[in-house]
Amino acid sequence: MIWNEELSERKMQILRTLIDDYIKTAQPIGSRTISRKHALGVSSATIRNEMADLEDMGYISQPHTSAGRIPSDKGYRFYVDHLMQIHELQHDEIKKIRDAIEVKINEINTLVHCASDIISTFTGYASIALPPNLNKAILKSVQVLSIDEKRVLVVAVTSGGVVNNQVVRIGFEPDQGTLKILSNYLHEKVNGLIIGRIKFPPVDEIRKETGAPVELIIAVIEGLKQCLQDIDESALIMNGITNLLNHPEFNDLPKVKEVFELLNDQGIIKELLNSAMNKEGLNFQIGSENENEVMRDCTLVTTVYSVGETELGTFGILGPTRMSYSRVFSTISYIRKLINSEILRILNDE
Amino acid sequence: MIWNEELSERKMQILRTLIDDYIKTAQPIGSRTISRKHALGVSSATIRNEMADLEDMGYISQPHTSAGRIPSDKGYRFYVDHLMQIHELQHDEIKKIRDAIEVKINEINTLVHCASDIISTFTGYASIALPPNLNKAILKSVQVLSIDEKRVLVVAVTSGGVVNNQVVRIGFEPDQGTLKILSNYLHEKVNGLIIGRIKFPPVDEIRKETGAPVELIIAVIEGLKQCLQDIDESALIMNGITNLLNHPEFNDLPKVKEVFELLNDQGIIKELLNSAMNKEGLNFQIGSENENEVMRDCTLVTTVYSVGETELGTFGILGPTRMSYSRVFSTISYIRKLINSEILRILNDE
DNA sequence: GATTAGCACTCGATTAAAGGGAGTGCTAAC
DNA sequence: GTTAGCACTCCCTTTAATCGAGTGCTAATC
Repeated sequence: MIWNEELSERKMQILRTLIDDYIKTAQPIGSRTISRKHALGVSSATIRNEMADLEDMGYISQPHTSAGRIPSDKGYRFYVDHLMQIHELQHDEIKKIRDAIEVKINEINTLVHCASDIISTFTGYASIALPPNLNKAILKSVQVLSIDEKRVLVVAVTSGGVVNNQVVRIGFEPDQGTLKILSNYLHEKVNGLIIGRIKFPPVDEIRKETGAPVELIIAVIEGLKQCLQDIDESALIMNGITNLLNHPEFNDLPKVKEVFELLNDQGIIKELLNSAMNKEGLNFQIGSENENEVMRDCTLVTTVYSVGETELGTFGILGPTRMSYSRVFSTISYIRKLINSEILRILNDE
Repeated sequence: MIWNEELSERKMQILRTLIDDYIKTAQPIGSRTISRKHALGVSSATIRNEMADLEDMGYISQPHTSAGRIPSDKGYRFYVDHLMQIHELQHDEIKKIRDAIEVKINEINTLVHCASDIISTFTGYASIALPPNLNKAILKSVQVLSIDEKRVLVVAVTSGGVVNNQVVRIGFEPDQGTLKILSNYLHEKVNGLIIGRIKFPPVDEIRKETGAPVELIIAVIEGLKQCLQDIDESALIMNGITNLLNHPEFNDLPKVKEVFELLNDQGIIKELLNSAMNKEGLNFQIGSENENEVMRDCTLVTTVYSVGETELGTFGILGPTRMSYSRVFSTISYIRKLINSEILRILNDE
């Protein structure tokens, strides 16, 4: 156990026991309960004194006089940083996760969806994720093909292996040859560029170079832009929101409403997840550490998935502050590792 | 007003007033309330007698002695079939809906998503929809194209205008010529067939005909099957589930949990929606008319969207039985019309 | 000085009783 | 057939009483 200048060994043990217990039972923990579970063999009165100290220091608090203690956000923070004991996942659990994710997924978007789903069912909390951010990625290939008399399909592939496509409609049947020329032209022009910085040539120039009709060019460029749209506009991935209802802290309808409405606001959630970018490892935002008032009783655990050094997106778990941190830690860590290696597999070390 | 052998004109007026009022207030309605709102000029005692009759006939009921009356499911049914007065949407409302849906959407799946979203925000209930059912559609075009060293994209277009695609991964870089040949071959083989009945030629035969490597053929066929997968496996569209929390009938947490869990079970919901297929116009399933016990306090309003004679999918609204039927009616009717015409526009009368 | 037993005290949670009020059904008069 | 009047019912809210888990403090003990 890590030594701390403020807390004695015993205080830390008490704090850990209390938090472990509270996470299990969701009930305030009294001194007697701790003294029983605590092999140290001190009486409840001693524990009481220690607990009074811990409360003074802000690690725990009382819902009201004559109730036991519950951890404060500061307490959880200390627990997460120093006290909690990580149990590795069981073999059968690992197998379950692998079976769910290591199916034949060949596209990163789908992979993240799938992972998000598994996270929520596996932990019993809500899972949220950002799809791969295209802005920093490199555009690898553009193709334009006709799908019927009036529509063409624009396909964009990024270096990160994300495949997006968009149907665009034009008022006439495009000539196959022209389409091919336009497709090649666009590919040559933007291939290899960082997506966020792509500037398309003026329509007029494209027309001159390719001989394609203006209407077609405008439509295709528009479709391509849609494919490459920034993360701000792409859909957020969410799973298992209703799981939250199974936890006693969400037995309060107004609160449920509040949180659900917050979750409906994609903008806010994306910002939350985005702020986790550039942070290494797992990022815990516990209770009041969240800026948003509505999240004061929630903890958001996030981490980044990436291909090599390039961060692609974020995923994480949302649950009550009284969350099974140790289990969340091992689950997220494992899935993060798995996602990253799956992405590499999809891209085949390219 | 339609004459009914069981109910006198006055009883119907009373029933209508009662239901209109109850839909607005969510409170049991007493005889005095009705006699005041009712210009007919009969006393509350008379209304009381009539109400006693209506209760005997099963149209209304009392939550308990000494409370007012609330409509029974039978009452709502009669209301929907005979009593409710449809108010056409206001011009500004119509404008709002058109603005939201008539954006440049060129693909039916996206259109349905968008419509579902508008329905839920516009009505304040939950919206659910089935994406276009491919099983009965005709496959119009198949294309296979390479997107990077190890992956190819399979694109399928149906006569209904739905475009699906799937990334498949193979262990080597495919030869462009071979890909083109395979693409053309598959297109020739399945183009024009009803999707549900497509049988692909044996791999061996394809290999002989196209000279493509077995691994590539297997992967592409698999991807194509994914594109054409049955509705059973395609994702359900849902929006505004949390809207339900705004209605007093969902002030009961166990019930909320129950309903939300039901909604999480895609299989059940799909079946519900599917059963609405082949029914003309708007289909109301009121309270206990729903087979599922959990839905006993909900009403599901569904309708079909189609291209010409071919039904593509279903969409609808889920809300409490005490739902604003008249508003739901006009909204859904209008959006249905709009979707159908938008689909035609996308397909441009083909 | 640290620990512990003992005990009065606090305060939420649960249960019980009482009062208020909305709405009914019935009866008798119109 | 309609209506005024009235006793009655039953939910809802408020108030009071009781219970009990857990605390803080004090004084004795190690």
